[in-house]
Amino acid sequence: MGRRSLHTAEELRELIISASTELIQEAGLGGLSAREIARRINYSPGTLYNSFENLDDLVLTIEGRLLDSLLDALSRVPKGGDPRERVHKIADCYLEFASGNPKLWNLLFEHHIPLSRNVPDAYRKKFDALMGKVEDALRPLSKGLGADDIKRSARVLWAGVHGISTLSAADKLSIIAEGDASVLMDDLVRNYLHGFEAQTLRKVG
Amino acid sequence: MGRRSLHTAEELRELIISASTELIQEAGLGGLSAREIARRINYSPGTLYNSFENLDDLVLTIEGRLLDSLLDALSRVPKGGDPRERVHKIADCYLEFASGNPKLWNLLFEHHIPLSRNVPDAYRKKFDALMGKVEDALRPLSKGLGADDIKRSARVLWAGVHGISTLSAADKLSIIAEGDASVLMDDLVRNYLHGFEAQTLRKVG
DNA sequence: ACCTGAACACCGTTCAAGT
DNA sequence: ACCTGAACACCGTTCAAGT
Repeated sequence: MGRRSLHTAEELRELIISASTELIQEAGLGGLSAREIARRINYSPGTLYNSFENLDDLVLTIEGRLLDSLLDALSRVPKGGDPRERVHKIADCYLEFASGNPKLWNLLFEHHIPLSRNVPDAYRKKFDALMGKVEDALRPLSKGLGADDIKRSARVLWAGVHGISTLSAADKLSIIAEGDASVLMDDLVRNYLHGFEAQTLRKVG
Repeated sequence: MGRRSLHTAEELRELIISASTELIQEAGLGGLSAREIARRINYSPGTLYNSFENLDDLVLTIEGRLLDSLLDALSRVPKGGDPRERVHKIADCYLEFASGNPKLWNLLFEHHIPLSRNVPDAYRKKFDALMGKVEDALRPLSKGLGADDIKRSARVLWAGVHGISTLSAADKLSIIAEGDASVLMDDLVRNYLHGFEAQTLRKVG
């Protein structure tokens, strides 16, 4: 056997990524296996290790792309208009994204990297960019609050939105009925913003 | 070899559960394996299958106990006093519980049961009981609101609290710095309750 | 009745050998 | 240089055989 060069290194890398993404979409992280990926792309298992360090490395790559496309989706939420409305839109965008690719989205929280390997810097940067979007949406509502307050509120809202979409996707603790997620999301954002804006007034007055 | 009867069926069951719990606390769900459990309790792997249907069944049992002890902890939050304060206390209790047993707590969300097996009814009941605790805490603040409104808000708060503790435990998207969780939790509950109580006034007025 | 240990069908990862 | 396939050390689960 030996070399075949049916694909360039880049092509092979993409081939692996897309086969893996499909596998995850079908059956979650548990459905992913090096041997099954190899089977689907017609290479031997060992070949994967020319393109990626190991499965964790591959999964981190897929997760990075996922964060990129969420950032992309959030960037498409139109600016201007009622600022309150805009925060709602951003929350909805997140929810749509998460529930549109449930298995893939779950990956971000199911997949734990070994303690030895540290989280790539690129990863953290993507995340800061996402958080920045939320902060931008909050800023128009925050007269008198400092950057810290906005940062904190962005994180709280993010966590809340995340909690709702995670729980609605969870197969066990189905606290949240299927269609309910967007109702709960709306309730969270509305009530939280109420307190957020009141906090504004307290600090200013 | 054959029968040994060093332990009764119940003793063996408990032995398996506690060895498994330790394994999970050490290395998470990924650290759990039938063979390793057997090694630790000095039985052969096959023996586990006399006590449990399979590993999923075992894990669900552990998860059930975990929910029981959270319910227990929540029940110990003193009644009476300032109702707002009490909601904060309940949130703190949840956070303490989750961050006190991070690996074990994560289990609830890492572990997906196969689609074939449906969630045991007991499981759902435990969860309703937990949610009831939150509803009880909200009720004193909810004059004029219906049972539906309280239910919804309990779920939203739960999801928010859950989101914060999950994200603070996540090894990747470390949006939430180590000690920050309780600050964010406080912010969430305070601002959300502000909107919740305003909603009360809107409906009543 | 209870438990073992071999067996079966899987894993991730490495690496000598082949082209 | 690239790829294979065997090898190693693991899995979960089943089940005939033993006491």
